[in-house]
Amino acid sequence: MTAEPAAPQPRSGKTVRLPRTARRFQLLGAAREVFVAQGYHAAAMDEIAERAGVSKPVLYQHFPGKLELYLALLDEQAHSLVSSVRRALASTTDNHARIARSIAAYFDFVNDPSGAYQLVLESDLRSEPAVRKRVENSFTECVNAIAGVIAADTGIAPGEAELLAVGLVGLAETGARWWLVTGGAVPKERAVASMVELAWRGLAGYPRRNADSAGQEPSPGTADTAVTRHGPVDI
Amino acid sequence: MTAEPAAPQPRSGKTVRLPRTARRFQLLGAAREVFVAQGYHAAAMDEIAERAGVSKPVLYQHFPGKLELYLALLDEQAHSLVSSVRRALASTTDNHARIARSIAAYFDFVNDPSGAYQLVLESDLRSEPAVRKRVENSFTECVNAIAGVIAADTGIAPGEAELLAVGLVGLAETGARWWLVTGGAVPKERAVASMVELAWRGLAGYPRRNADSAGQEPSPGTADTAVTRHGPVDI
DNA sequence: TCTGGATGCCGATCTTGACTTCCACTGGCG
DNA sequence: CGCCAGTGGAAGTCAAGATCGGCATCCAGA
Repeated sequence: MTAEPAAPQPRSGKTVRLPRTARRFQLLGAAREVFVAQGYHAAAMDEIAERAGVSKPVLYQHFPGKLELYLALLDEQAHSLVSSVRRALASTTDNHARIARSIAAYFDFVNDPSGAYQLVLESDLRSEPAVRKRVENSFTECVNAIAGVIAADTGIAPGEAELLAVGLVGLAETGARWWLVTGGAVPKERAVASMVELAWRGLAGYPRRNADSAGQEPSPGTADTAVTRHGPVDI
Repeated sequence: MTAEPAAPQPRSGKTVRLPRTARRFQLLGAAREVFVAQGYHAAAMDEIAERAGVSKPVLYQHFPGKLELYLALLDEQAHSLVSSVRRALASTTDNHARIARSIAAYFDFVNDPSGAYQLVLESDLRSEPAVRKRVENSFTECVNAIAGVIAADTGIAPGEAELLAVGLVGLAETGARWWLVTGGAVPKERAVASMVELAWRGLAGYPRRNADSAGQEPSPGTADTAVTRHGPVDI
């Protein structure tokens, strides 16, 4: 999914000639590194070109400008996140597992070694309408996907389901980012399990349209058993 | 809390002379408007000065530079948010009310007509370490405040409580911002109540150290009654 | 193998926009 | 009446996005 430049800088004298497609792919990789490390504004086209081992005009032969280059990367990551969440929801009909896998999807998205999640979740440049539109769209699509499942499987009104989905996405997003900045102080599975527990307890309290016993919570046990009651979360 | 310039532009010929404190206060107000409307990068010192009805050198006599001006506003808002959350937690010992008021605090923070919440929650310029530090600090302080309450009132380990607090903050933050962009399609109280419901159900499942009945959830009713069972949320 | 065209690439430069500062002016105050 | 803090117009400085003309490299066809 993420373009990896063959070598950071083939600085040995001259630049090798590359076919157009390959060069574009490499430029995207270099741009991703710089944008992630510096943010949009601090990133310089000079540095992107240098990182790719080419000169600036080459960059402008592949992309009309800095913004378009950024948007290409943003689209790439936004689609990646949305499709991950959709896959998580479609991978099972067990709603607890759906939540667990969706939250895990956020953690995995954030955990990508390239750090490209920042383009979607921590973008500067929300002042730019095109960027704002894409960020909000990806968020909304995730919300709608989750809200759809909630509304379909419970008697909750669509508007209410949407609100809950927003809360869940916020929980997953923030939890994932927090877990990342702590640098793995707690294992990922543990953090995911906590978020799932928090989320599921909330969802489980609502009545289910198909009245099976899963929606009915027994009185809570001890803290330890409560946290691990559903067992470890598998991807 | 937010400085309101007496008039956007006292464009009547000459600028009135103001005592230093008042001038600074007015400059902060003008700067807040411009930074909120345009973001840090798109904002121009020219426009801030013009908005305040003074010339640029005056601006630089009160603030060393654009960054310091921005940081002053950022501090202002970050402290506002943190103290609101702290106040909400300290205003009662009823944990359900604590959650409700804390979440409401996020909604109120976001709902400020000045839109200054953007400085904390949607700042471009996270690439700047000073900014990142302040944003993360305010987040962490909110998390710690909530985690402290959780850990104190339950048997949950501090690390686990911190994770839950992160989830709650993310839920509140994202919910509030979502509610704002929808432009009041649903009433604020309704949105807050949904977030509270989602959050509380999760928290309520955990055992309470002081075993009073508030932590024990009865079996859920219908969707409508479930949402409003706790009654409307008062500030 | 030779050749003409096309493609890829670069050094150097232009241009813009925004932060910052210099110097003269003005109006109140001792 | 003279001082001076506050003020403004305008210029300085600089970083960074965008571009122009020319050189090098590769490939198809005779």
